[in-house]
Amino acid sequence: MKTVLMVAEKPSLAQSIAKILSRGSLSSHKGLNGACSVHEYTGTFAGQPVRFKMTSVCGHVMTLDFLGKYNKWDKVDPAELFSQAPTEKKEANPKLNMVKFLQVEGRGCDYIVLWLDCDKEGENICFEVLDAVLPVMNKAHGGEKTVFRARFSSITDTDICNAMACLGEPDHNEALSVDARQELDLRIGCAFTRFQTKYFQGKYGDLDSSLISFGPCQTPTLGFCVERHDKIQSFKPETYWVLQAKVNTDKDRSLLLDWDRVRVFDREIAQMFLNMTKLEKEAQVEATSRKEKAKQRPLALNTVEMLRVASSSLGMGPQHAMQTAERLYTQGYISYPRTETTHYPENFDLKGSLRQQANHPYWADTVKRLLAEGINRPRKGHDAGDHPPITPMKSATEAELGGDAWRLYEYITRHFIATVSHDCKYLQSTISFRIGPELFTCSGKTVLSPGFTEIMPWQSVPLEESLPTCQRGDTFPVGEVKMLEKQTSPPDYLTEAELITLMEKHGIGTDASIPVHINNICQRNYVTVESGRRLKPTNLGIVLVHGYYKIDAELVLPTIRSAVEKQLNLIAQGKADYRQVLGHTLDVFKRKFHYFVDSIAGMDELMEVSFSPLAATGKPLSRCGKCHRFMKYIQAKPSRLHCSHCDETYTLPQNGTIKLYKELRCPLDDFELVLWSSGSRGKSYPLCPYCYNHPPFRDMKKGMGCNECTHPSCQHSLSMLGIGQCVECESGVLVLDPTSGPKWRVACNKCSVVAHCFENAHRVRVSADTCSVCEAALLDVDFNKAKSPLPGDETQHMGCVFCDPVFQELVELKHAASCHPMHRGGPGRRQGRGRGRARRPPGKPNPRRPKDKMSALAAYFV
DNA sequence: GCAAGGTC
Repeated sequence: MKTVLMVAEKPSLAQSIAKILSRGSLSSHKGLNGACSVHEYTGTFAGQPVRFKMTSVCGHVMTLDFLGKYNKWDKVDPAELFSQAPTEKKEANPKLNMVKFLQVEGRGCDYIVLWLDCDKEGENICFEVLDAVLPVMNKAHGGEKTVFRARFSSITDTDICNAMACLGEPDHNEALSVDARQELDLRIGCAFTRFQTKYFQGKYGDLDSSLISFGPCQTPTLGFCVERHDKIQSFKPETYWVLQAKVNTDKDRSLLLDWDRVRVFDREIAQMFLNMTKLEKEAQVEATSRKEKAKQRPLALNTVEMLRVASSSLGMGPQHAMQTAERLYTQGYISYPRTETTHYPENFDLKGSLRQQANHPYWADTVKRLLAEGINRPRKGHDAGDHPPITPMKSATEAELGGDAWRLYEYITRHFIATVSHDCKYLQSTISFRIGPELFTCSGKTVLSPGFTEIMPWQSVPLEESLPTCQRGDTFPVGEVKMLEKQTSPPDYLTEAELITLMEKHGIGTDASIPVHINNICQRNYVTVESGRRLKPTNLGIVLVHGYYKIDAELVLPTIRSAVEKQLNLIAQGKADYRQVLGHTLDVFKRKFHYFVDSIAGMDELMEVSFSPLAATGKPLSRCGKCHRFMKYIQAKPSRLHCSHCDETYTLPQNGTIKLYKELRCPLDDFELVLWSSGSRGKSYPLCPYCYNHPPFRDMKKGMGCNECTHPSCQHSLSMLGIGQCVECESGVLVLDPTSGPKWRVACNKCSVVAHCFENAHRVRVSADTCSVCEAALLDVDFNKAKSPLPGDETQHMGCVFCDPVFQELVELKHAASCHPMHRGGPGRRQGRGRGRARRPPGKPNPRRPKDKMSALAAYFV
């Protein structure tokens, strides 16, 4: 029997489609990557009985990157990234082993049906799948077609079955347009980002961002926030005047009337109108009207609307809201949360979904009434052909979900119920009055039936006092007419919800990527989230955007994305050649890039105002080995040392504190050592600022401290302080932390393992001798007489931390003796490899090392 | 270390 491989874009879709096509009789198993499942069933295909294997990928299989050597920032001129630097496709998520998985499942299959999402990205993934799978599939005989594309616009029985009945072919042009987008985004984004980052980081010390990034989506996103900031800054309040009239409708009731002219900006004119009206005793009714109006029930919920409400009403950022929604989805509480669609599919079981909520403690009454009286037809929304709108899938309580998950679930459910409720109906009454020559109006709303606002009370029409019944020609006594002086007020910072709307309107990002872009501009320190989730640009964000405006405004305008997309669409429609469009667009941006580089002084002028040059930043910390003057420690990210005399900058490890290390110097370059320490585990090690940036030995890499230095005789080096191989990781060595006393510590120089030992010893030294059993370096430990825990009033002892019985009580490694990795029989120091470099030869596991004991041992360290 | 787009 022949086999048909079918591939969807994500595991959840593979399952739903397989269920539909197999009519529920299928067998499923997990794939080798643990993320994707394979659903098998039998049926007919091309007029013959076949076995179907339905599985999925997880989004893109491949991602685009530069060849490795072009990822070295110091060695590559960013301008090269526009054309010279070659790119390669890499697996998008190596952990998922997607290519291998597809090949295992695809081997020996005869046909393939591609069920990827029906958009350009999906078309592109089709070809990623084919690249992986075609080489291992059975070859077609006699030109028989073996590759098919299913096109569907919703995940419903009819749509899926129709798609299966009229299979087409994947569209190469659409896929190519995505290839072009990927390459453009990569080359343009990386070139600008690297150039800006290197240029400004080399000049300013207080930028407070380790990356000055640029991108066709994130930069316009930031642009929106700064645009609002500029409006606020340039806002000049204007004074205006308003007439306000009161009429008495009853003995002790009065109505406040709004002036039909609303406001005037000239005081004298306002005064003139006031003079003309204030002597009038009576207000005459000119007209009355009563109109029944409706406030529409909401459209079915899509991602972007959910994110807007989450931000504006629930105070949850888009990234957090998406994570919460995804959890609710994987736990079966809501439907798939990434969709653009606001229209329920024809066969959507609205009543069934509603019935699930009929006993919910919060909204049972509303739901039961809707079910009894009949639900309202949802409004016609937009069908993007991706997934149904976001709806609850089962009932859940506050106690069950808790916190933000509950609040989001509650909103989604109330929104769903609202979509099948009736519109809110109210009566709008208006009365217009004439006082002298001037017209005034007053209006009021009365709710006729609350409709959906019952389940969404925050949307309800506010209660207002009802208006008196009257008709044209009636008169009321004027209570008072007064003139109010007011001022126009500036707009406030952009809310996240407004930003999402702007991004959606200008086609910046997608439902899935909008939260990522917003998160990016926060993390890069371009904007901060203020109360009410308003986005306030930082100095850095403002300077960047103003700089682009000055040099080349197109770089920050929202049209930058849409202009490129227009070109890409030509590729997708087969109207333009992929190579030509790519080449042309790259050429345009390459010119822009060179112009930007040449004009960077324009942006720099703005930077100078807000930021301080490296030499003026930070505080003197340690001496430079070249000029022996103090270098300044710049704490702002990325933390580094700067020698203003030599004009050199030395990066330091991030996320920790840096101190001078006893004015000790590196024997290789005379730089003063600094001590890095991390808060959480109390780990610390010395490092030489020069060696950290310029590794002194061939077996060392950039970013290594003295605890990884292979200097044979320096007292701070791994060679002198290393004890033995790490108990957890493969390549690490346990190194004595010479600064850790009196709570002495030994820490791995690669992983997070830390062990505490010899508390209160006043000196611990690593001896040149090694343990005869395990080859670890012996430790020489001195205690004060009063505090010595050693037997028989001894104050000094030398032994192996792993094997010595005296040390067993004093080291948290006390169980280590019989199963320390040193027993594995690897070459030790005797073989001349240097202490701590001892490694187990590959493929020679030690039979004496029981696995469970190793994990028990590991527990002591972490 | 960089983009944006999928998705877990």
